[in-house]
Amino acid sequence: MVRRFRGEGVQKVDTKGRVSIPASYRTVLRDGDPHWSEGKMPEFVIVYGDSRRDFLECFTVDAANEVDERISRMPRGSRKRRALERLFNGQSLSASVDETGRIVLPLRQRQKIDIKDNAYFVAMGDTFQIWKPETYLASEAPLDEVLDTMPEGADIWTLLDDGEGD
Amino acid sequence: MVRRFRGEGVQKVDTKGRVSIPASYRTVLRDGDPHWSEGKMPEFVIVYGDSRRDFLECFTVDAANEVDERISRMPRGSRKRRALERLFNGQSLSASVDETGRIVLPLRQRQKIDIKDNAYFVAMGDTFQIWKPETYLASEAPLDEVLDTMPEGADIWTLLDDGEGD
DNA sequence: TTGCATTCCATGCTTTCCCATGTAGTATCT
DNA sequence: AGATACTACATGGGAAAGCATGGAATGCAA
Repeated sequence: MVRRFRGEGVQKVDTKGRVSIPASYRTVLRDGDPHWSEGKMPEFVIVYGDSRRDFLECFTVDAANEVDERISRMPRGSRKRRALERLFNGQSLSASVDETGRIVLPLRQRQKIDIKDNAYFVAMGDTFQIWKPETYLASEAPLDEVLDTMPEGADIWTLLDDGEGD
Repeated sequence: MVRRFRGEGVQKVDTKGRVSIPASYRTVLRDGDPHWSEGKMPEFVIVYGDSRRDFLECFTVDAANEVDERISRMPRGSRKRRALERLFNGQSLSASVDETGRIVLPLRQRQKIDIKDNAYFVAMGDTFQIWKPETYLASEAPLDEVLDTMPEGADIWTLLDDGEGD
């Protein structure tokens, strides 16, 4: 098991689209980049997808390769495979962290998720996501219901045992 | 069965957020860290959660991996799974014990549970928790009720046999 | 040469690292 | 038994390194 992304928080985005990748994420990116070597900065893959996605999803090189491989095992020419190929190969770009720990988010991608001068980073295990802060908050609201409807003082980890559920 | 955390007590928190991990906890953390090797210090995972949580919950690496795995077996995209992912991946951080047996609690997490210069450590079996001392005392009060309603001189361990109950 | 992107430098702040000290508790010696 | 030496643990302080961020300078292409 490789190291996982953890933590969430806001980062500033400047007028040129530069954003600092949280330092703790950088070590995971480094470990997940087979080409990384002492002194260099890691690369990774950003999937932006179509208009239905309102966040950017970021994969380490290793994680991206794994996805590519799973796609390549699907029936050639099937609709599902083609959809995934378009998303993962077409609607994605690769980024490389610079010496100061930042990447540049191209204007197009910033506009796509409507980011102006703040970006919200959220760890999701073997990937992390970049959101417009307001959008993220809104998207999480439904989850609060899950917690709010739990009995007072109940342990959230009991959710682990619930199996199915919604 | 792995070794379990035992005991509770106060530790000082200095201005930089440094806290000594009780020595007895450290050996459990070490045993629960698959990457640990002679001479290195163990790592572990701190879950801080959202505003509803007023304590920090600490997992050995092994315990954290188990939770991750159970989450990954839940239906992808379900609300419960997403709530857990946000909690366990997003609202957590990994910490590593230094040579003097301490970790650094980042300012954000200290403020979240309103810790100033004392932290209360409580063992909870395969996890342990970090509380603001006053908050912990307050949260304990309800438990005293359980004891108060037991017959005079009753053996507390009879609770073990009660099965369900609340 | 105007607009955009890539490099290079600058800075305030946080975190890490290294070393120092006090205090128990235990072991050792006489 | 009493005194001394050791060791483990909890804690503190200062210096050095790292991080997030901003701005200027340089390269390049339409």
